[in-house]
Amino acid sequence: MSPISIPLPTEFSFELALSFLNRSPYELLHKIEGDSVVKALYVEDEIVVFRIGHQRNELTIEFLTKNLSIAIEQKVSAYVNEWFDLETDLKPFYSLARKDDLLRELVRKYYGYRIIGQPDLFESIIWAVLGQQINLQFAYTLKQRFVEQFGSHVLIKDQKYYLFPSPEVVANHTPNQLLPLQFSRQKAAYTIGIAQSFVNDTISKEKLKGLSLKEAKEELIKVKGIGNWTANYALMKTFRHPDAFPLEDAGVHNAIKNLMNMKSKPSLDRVKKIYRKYKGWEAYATLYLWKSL
DNA sequence: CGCCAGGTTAGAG
DNA sequence: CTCTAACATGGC
Repeated sequence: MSPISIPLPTEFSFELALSFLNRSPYELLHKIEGDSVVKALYVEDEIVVFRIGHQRNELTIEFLTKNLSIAIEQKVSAYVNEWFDLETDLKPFYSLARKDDLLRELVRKYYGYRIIGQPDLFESIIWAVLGQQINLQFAYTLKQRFVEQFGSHVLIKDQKYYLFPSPEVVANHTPNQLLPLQFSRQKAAYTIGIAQSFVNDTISKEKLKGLSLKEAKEELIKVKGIGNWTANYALMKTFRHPDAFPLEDAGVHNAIKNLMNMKSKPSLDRVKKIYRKYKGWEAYATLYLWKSL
């Protein structure tokens, strides 16, 4: 069983991808083992566990789950390609950023840093909701408890590999059952409501695929708990709309404030104006601004 | 103790 | 359409 390899674009840094994936010790949905990432994934109702490594100009995928069909291996390969955003040509963004005072230094320092996606729409929306109005560390704590309680896992050589909970499982609970995990009432209600919206097919990745940014955003915002910020976050991480732009994001505001030596955070109007320069690359501009924090 | 965090909603003006 | 209070709690 030889590993699969995926060719890499020039502007790609595996090290920066790893550092992003390794930013919280509470992350259960993948493990950093040495200089590789191990992840469990549902593919055609099977749980597949695989390791992503790096050598020269390619990523390698080695399967910890044995006896997989070629079709499944290829789906995992496609998943990794999508997850690490290997298809985007960053050259136009870099040439734009080199002319920009805010981004110039960041794209030099973090050359090859790409948006690690969240191909599972349910996961990306719930993760965004968990992160609403609290610090990231606590958001990771909430996610850890949530995944431990409602997600399944596989055991390989004494290591647990977790999968994000399905909407069906989550929808079978009440908001009150989330309170012991230290969800606020509001977050608990949003979480269950969003799970129900997936179960009754009010939202699905299938339905939103192919819609314009504006149309998809309008659909998402109909659901309680999803506002402009959350919708943009999901569109950035799941659908990879290059112009998804979380205007209200506190992290972006702080990054701009720091980089411009401002005394207080910029107004929303100011942020909008700054982002005009990044038209078509708003999502990537946001990634690098976040990285500056 | 105070302030803020990768916000959203409902209600008022 | 814009503005505001309430929500809720850990981290620093």
